[in-house]
Amino acid sequence: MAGARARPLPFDPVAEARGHWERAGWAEAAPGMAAVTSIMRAQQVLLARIEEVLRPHGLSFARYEVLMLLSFSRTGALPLARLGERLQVHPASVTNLVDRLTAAGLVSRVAHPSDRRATLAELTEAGRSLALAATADLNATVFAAPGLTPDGVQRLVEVLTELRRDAGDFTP
Amino acid sequence: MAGARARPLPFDPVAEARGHWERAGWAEAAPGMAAVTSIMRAQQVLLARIEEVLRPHGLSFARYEVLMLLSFSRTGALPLARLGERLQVHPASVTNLVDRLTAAGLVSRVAHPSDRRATLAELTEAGRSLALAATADLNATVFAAPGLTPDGVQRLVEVLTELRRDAGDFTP
DNA sequence: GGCCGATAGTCTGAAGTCAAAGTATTTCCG
DNA sequence: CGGAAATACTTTGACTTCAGACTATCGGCC
Repeated sequence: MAGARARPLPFDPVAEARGHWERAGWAEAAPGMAAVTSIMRAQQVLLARIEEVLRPHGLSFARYEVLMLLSFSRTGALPLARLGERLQVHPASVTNLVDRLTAAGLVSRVAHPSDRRATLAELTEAGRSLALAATADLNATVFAAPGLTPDGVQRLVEVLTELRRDAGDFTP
Repeated sequence: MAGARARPLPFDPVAEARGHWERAGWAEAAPGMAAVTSIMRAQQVLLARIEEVLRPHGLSFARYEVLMLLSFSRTGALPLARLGERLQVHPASVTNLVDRLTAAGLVSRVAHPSDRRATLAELTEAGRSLALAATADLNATVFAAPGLTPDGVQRLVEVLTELRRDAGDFTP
């Protein structure tokens, strides 16, 4: 899923797109287009950095997210449907993800105690320690220095929280 | 590629993750983690909205981006390698994308006038008018109202431009 | 008790992506 | 000039994702 470009572009593609939008007569949509495009490109750049750090651990970002979600849960186990809701992942993709994590010995399937429709994904010891190691790596290489000032980080989170709330990511 | 969740979560997943990070003793990485996670989730939400608007036009976001890039080029045609660089897409994916767009009659392959290694993707009339129609739709439904105040939009673009520059998306 | 709609998970097929290898062509440089 | 390295694109195979269909189970309601 990560992008493939190695070299930086010699100009800001977002600024260029905004200029095209304005010259095409779509000025009132240009700022929103620039915002959306900025998010898209920033996400690709960050995802590429993250996947690069996780690859030596044998994890993709999606698999890492599953491990972290389980490690923060009270019992280290969650129904597959909960994973899908939290991570914005299709049910069929959850099945596949848990299949792979199970094959890698990081997670095991456990019957739900009271609902025979449901299956729990439960973190193994190997899964828990791999999640810790990968997190230490990510914290050091990406999260501690995301390429912004502390003030910039705060403003970014504030604005994106507003956007996500309005877009229906969560209800306050 | 779009996410699959229909209903909003009853809490902000980014704020929750930040709390987990702080309680785990990773306080210095917590703000960066929150920023990165915010971008990831915002991207998924926006991509889902965009793909929903584009689906009736028979386009994915990636295909739409190709059409727009061609429509803004001087001659309406670009070498495939240019498309890949600009859109952060793997060369093999560009081949696949252009195959599909060609099959849909939106683009045609043309020999490069001077470099016999290269192939140009050239917008057809159908491709140009579809790009215009899809853009009108996107402008009205997503870009004109991305879920932020005008001030928020501006701050977002500013901060993300800084992040992208530092992360190597472009060189000023 | 028994039916009906909702929910949980899986399976299948289509689409898209990436890495690696292969072919053709161009460019650099001795 | 001529060969090595770089570049442009395609092909192949593995992996991931999604939509849609299917089975099993649960819960509410008559």
